[in-house]
Amino acid sequence: MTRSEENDIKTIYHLGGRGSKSISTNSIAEQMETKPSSVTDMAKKLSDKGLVHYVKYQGVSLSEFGVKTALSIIRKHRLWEVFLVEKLDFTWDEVHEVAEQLEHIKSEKLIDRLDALLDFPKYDPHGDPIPAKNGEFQERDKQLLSELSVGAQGVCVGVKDSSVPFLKFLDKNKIALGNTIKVLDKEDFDNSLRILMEGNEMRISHQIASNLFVKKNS
Amino acid sequence: MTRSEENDIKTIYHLGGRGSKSISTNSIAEQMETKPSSVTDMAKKLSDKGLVHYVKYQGVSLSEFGVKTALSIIRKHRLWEVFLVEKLDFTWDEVHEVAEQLEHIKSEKLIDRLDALLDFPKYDPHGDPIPAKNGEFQERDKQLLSELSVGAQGVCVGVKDSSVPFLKFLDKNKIALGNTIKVLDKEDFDNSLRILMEGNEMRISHQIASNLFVKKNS
DNA sequence: ATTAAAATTTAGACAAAACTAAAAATAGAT
DNA sequence: ATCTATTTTTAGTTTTGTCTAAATTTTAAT
Ligand SMILES: [Mn+2]
Ligand SMILES: [Mn+2]
Ligand SMILES: [Mn+2]
Ligand SMILES: [Mn+2]
Repeated sequence: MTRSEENDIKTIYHLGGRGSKSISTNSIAEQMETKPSSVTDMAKKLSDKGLVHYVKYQGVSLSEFGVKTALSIIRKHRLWEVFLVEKLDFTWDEVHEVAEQLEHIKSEKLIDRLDALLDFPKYDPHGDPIPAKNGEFQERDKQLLSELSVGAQGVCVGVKDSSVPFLKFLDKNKIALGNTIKVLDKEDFDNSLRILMEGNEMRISHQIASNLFVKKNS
Repeated sequence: MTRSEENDIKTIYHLGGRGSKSISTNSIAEQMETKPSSVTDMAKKLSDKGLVHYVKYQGVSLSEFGVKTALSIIRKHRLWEVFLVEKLDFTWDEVHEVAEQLEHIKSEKLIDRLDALLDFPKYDPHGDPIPAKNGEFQERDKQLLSELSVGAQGVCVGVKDSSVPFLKFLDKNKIALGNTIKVLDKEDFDNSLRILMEGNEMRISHQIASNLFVKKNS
């Protein structure tokens, strides 16, 4: 697998292209910042290699083998992200770009040993689950903060938007994964929230609340 | 710099192509397991970019900028090798192949933090010096074991041949860097040596002795 | 100084991964 | 059901990195 092929497979996975769901070449192209015609070329190649199902004009979806491959790349990406944060003191907004490179390093031993060094982490710095060697992983029980009702309590466990600006915004406002949270009040007008974050009262916009995942206390 | 360009620069450095010494396209091709015509193409490109001096039919040598670039790649390669051995329990014969990939990862922060994580190592697992961020490094005072005279004592500090078979041979015979060594006797007939290695007497061939670096006790 | 052998470069080809512009198919609106 | 706008594919081009085969230059031997 070349780097381009791996990136393509990963993109299709992230856009949800498994099982019966097909992804349009256009949306893949948009996500990858490339042209639809390039995606068509790639679709043919990956189809020949048995990684995707491709029907002209109908989009692509991952084969079983394609899903396995995608998960192995995602596993590498997320383990490297954990490594960068835990061992090299990167901030969570700095890791993605470097992990995009590291995820393509070919060595099964390397990634398994890295997994062990990091003590077999279940989640990456953004709260996303890390697939095990066999591809298994369970999505955490979580919901968007914006979906919580007034009075509900929980813990921050992930971000939906993991762009650099959003992550930096969260840092600046002392919002971090693991923080406890309680919804005090909801403003009908703009859907902004008044919350208690680690005991500190603050007000956050709907845009923020709808990009922050929370695990509700049972 | 592309991966190919980086590999080319590194090869020229390892073949000694700096200062007034030019390297032939043929020897570069042989080292890189590619064809001389491909090297010629690359020489032109690298010359245009100011990394090498290239005169048709006269071979190539690194410019000052080329040397700096080569040292930065070698720095990365060797730091990753140390990481693999120290943190991921790779053996010294397993690291080179993976480091060949890792050396091309682009992130200054990554490599500087890795350096710190490893406690600023001076030598890689094969005893080769690791250039500092600014490119400076000093070659260790060392000589081939085969050059020691009878009665001389020292410590193993490096290998000249770092091929997998040689490294595995050394492991099998309990010869490791850091071991103390004393030359007991030299056989005129085949230049084999009788030595004391960490107190154990053993006999080693000239071929082995001429690929093992030793620091002589002063 | 010639000349043969070896080294090196040039010319032309190919594959991978991208692109643009044109053609074809699909989907949506009437 | 037709037509138009949008999506998608095709065809042809570009760049990078590689190759082979032919041409050229250098080197070394006579
Ligand atoms: Mn990421
Ligand atoms: Mn992540
Ligand atoms: Mn190495
Ligand atoms: Mn080494």
